[in-house]
Amino acid sequence: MGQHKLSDEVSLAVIKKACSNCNLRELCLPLCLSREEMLRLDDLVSTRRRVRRGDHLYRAGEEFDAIYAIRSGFFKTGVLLSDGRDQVTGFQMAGELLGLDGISTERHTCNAIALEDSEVCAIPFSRLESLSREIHTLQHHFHKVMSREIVRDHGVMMLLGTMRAEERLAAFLLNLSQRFTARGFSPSEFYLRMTREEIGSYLGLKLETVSRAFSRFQEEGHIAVQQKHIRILNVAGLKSLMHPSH
Amino acid sequence: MGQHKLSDEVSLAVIKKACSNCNLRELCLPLCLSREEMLRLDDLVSTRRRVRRGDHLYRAGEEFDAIYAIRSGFFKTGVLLSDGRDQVTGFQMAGELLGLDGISTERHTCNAIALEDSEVCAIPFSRLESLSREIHTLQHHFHKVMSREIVRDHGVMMLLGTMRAEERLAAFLLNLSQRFTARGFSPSEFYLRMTREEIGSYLGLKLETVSRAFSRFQEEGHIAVQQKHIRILNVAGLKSLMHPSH
DNA sequence: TTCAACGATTGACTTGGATCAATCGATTGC
DNA sequence: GCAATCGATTGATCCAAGTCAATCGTTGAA
Repeated sequence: MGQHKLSDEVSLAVIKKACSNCNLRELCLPLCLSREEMLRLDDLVSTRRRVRRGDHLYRAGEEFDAIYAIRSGFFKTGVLLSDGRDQVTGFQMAGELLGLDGISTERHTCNAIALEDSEVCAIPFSRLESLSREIHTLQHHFHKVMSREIVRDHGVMMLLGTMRAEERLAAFLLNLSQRFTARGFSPSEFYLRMTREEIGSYLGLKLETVSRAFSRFQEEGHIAVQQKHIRILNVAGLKSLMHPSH
Repeated sequence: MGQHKLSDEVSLAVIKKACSNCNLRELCLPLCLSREEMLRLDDLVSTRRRVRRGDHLYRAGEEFDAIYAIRSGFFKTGVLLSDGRDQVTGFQMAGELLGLDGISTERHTCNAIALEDSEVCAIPFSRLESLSREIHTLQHHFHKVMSREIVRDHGVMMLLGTMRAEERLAAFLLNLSQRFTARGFSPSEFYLRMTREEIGSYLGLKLETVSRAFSRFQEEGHIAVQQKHIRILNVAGLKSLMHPSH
């Protein structure tokens, strides 16, 4: 009886670990896979890793052998220039993939740091390649994910190249809101996991400029800010800030 | 005899078209493939397309079904916002791939315009996926190419996010020089195919700023500029401009 | 509970690059 | 060959965001 109970617990743990049982499967790599295909993916995604707030998931220059799916938590990726300048290249949340940049040189080209205690699924890349040679749907979906990353980066280039400070921050907040929504969280109320400085680095602004823009948005009634807690009061207002007529 | 001659000419034309005979194969998709594998790629890359200077290879919103390898010529890609702002997202030269951004949504997300009379090889994407299910090397190399695009975009984000005007232009010139070198052209002397405005859009600057930076570089003896003709006189000098001590 | 460290806010001032404008030089179409 | 058009250069001025600095609020460790 005790034996039975133990084995129940073990299989429960296994089930909990599997992609096929993950509540992020509609956002993550398993998207569009059949039940049977997903079970094969489960084998691949065997190792979980916990990353504490502030710790690196990987560092630029380290050998690349796996990509990571975020199961819970929040990350930032960034590159550091020799002269000390650094640039946050992205913020990633549950259901998103990390490490795609490492494929090109077989070394990670950026740092990935957890902004809160997080858990990731490691996906050994060579095994992902083998499996996607067998499962068309997985192959195609993986290509789409990589391509989406390129499109996302073009969006950031657009933002950095053509937008002014307040437009950038409005775009940033709307993007976060939309991603939280897709994960079943409130579109209008959330905690920022990153500092003003990190937001500024991502948006190509100084932290003071970010802070002033937040204050301005608040004065104008578009949002309510209290430190890292954000409430969006007027989505349309924020959207209009992105396309100023002046 | 006449018959024989004709058939010779036809097969010559076929050979000329093939990847296996393309002098860009060391830069392009066929990289690392065996002789036999390359012959299979030849079947795939059947259609060539000429694109005249100023013409679109594809437009944002069009259906995506193929990626393009540039055989000769020069392209720019860019996105256009509803309010008229547009952003050049890249310049592509012979041996580079175009259209990877379209995979994600099955529609092209940017415009690709030839900056000089060009020729491209169309690679039907679904057939590339089938073939790369069979040829590991092709699959892996294609993943590397996509990943390299992501890394490149992160470099541009770094540039737009942290560099000042003259650093951006210096980085741009050094990048062009390096890519021309890889193609067997002079590292120190080349013609720009794009206008000051297009350079400015790519670098997040106004055309006047680009022009002034060129003039400054010339005054300081780093380069010689005459319209679109550039000679780099002092590579080390340009590099030092990228990491100013101040 | 207190203090130290860190992040955020706000103010005063400076500046790099944008904007507006005039001119010049090169293509290109007639 | 000549005007017309387009791209590049240069100058004068302006402003958005950066810089420097002081203060405040939170958080977390002793």
